[in-house]
Amino acid sequence: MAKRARIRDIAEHLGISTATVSRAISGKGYVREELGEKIRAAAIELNYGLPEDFAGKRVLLVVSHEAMIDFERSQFTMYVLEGLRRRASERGLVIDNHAIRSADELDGLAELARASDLLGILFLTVDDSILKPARSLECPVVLVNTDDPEMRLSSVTPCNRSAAAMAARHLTDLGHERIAFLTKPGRRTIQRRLEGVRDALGSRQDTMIVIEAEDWTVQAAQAAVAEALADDRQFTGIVAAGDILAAGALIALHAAGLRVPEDVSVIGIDGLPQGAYLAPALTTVSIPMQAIGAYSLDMLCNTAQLQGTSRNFPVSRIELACSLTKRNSTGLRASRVVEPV
Amino acid sequence: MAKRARIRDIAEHLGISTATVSRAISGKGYVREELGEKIRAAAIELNYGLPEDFAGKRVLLVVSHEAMIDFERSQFTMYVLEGLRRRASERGLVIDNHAIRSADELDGLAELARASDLLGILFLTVDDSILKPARSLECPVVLVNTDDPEMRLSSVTPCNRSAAAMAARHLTDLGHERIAFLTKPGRRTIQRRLEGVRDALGSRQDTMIVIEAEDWTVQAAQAAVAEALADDRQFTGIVAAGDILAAGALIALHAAGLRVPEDVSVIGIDGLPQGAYLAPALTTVSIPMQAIGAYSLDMLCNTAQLQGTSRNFPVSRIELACSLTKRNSTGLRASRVVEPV
DNA sequence: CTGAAAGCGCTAACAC
DNA sequence: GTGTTAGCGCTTTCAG
Repeated sequence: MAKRARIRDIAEHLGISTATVSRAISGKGYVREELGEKIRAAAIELNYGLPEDFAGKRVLLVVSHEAMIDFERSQFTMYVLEGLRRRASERGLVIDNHAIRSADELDGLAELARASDLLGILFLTVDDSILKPARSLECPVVLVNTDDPEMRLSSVTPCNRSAAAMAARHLTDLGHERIAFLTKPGRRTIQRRLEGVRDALGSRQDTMIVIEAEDWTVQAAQAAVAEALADDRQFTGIVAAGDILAAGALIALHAAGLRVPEDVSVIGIDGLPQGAYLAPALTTVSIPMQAIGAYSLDMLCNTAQLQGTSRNFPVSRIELACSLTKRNSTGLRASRVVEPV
Repeated sequence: MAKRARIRDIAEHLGISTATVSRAISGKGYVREELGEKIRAAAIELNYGLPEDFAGKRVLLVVSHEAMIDFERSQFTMYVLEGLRRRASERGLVIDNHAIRSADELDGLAELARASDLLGILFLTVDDSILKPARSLECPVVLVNTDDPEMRLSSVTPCNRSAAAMAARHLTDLGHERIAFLTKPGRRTIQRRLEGVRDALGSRQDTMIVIEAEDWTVQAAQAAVAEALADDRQFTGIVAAGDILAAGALIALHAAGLRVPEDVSVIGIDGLPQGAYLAPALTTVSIPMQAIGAYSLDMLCNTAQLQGTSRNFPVSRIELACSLTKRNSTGLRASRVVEPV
């Protein structure tokens, strides 16, 4: 493990004095703007100024077996992992992977949790059955992309509810009044997205229809939307609970001879990069996936740092904001006039 | 403003060397256990080792006029303030109070926000009308005890939803099946508590009844519960959306000749200290009020620290866990047999 | 285990 | 603006 970067390393790297670097980074005192930029860039590149060092400590990353083998469903997970890994390498932490098939397999964890070089355990996108065993672990624990409804474990998640609200509001701002929520019910995460759509629709939510796919796949979503169209259900905009479902919706609409966005607008949630290559390019609400990974490590470190201290780090839940990625699948409600039923 | 405590101050204070203090605090190297304790105690007492210092900077605390003048409604707010003030003094920050009556009065704030000695602005328990002007402020902003549904402003709140779920689950664990949620609809906070009760009740939520008080006062709650009893609405447990409402429920039940907890159990949410002096002492879900105040200052500092830096602090929402304070107003469902309607 | 002293990383003061 | 240098606060080393 390379030593942590010092202010002097940056100075030598750029052939300038440490004082200048100090000024540039702290923002106090005069530094030429251009030089300051260069210094800050180098500081980031060299991983300067990271918090407490836990270098060499291990972090156990528990993922459900299911989340790893099913690539289509797990792309989201992969991006979270990417952010997690990057932050881990910045902090000099070692990530130990540990895939589990079911809650039973957690038994061995209690022992591992006591290892002295273990910083803590991260549970990534696991389901509720592991909450109970996880709560009784003796080391710091953080849930990533799930939360504990009883708030006995800390967690880092996107703000699913406001992400979905943002998606729905985008459509209503474009004049859409009859909105379909395309989903595959299941995890709490998805339930929160439904709540978000309801929040945004407010009093108009009785005009909302819910289209349920059989599975979290493009094919299932396509089938569900095709069926909704065949049943002549009325909507001019679709909020899909995930980009993958949105992709299915695009296909079904195209097959039915409907144009996107002229006839129907479609917006996804997740912000997977391939959305940009769909036809039309998918408007979506992007979740800061790498940031979620990075933050969960930070939270684990904070918890570990205060553990044993008089003031413990309280159990807390942190939700990160999402942002609208406007592409071409949404537009003003216009052509496809919908009659009230 | 006294200078921040240094390791040397602690050493002199105890008449020992700085090296020993260093070892005791970092936990590396040998220090006599007893001496180590003494050193750590002194460190806390002298406020040693607080994060970055913003000593002397001002924090603008905006509270709604309403929240300050109505003592009964604002006790909660006062405790949050207490935690806020304590942390501010630890960090050497100056809190400037600024009461507003309505969103219009925010106009002047834009100017104040640019003052160079201003660290940022905290909005405490304000209502949604101020969100819009607050979002366009140029300085770091954190909402305390409210959140931004659009997630454009960071916030620190209790986890109202899981707090309410915890309250309801406490009753169901005691065998209660017909539960009344006593509330005064209004702020989003309270809506979340309703959702929490629903979460906990799950499939049984159709047996839940909602009792709405006219106002967030003991009297209004008392009247509402009295009316529910007169209407012969069936319940053996009451989850009150706030301790103040719970106090009203206790009075109404007593007046109707019902015993608590033998006939009806009552649980509050908030954890106001006077709950202990009600008859019977109120079981409640305690919200870490001081911690909320302290954390919001921390979040403001984090945001301020990274502002202007290449990596901005992302907009995030932090929710703190609540805990059950078991007193005497809840018990096993027993005496008061309720027939299905 | 503890203290003295050397060393490290950063900032502040000052010169140009 | 930038480098030199002094100085501060903390940790590490080493002797006892």
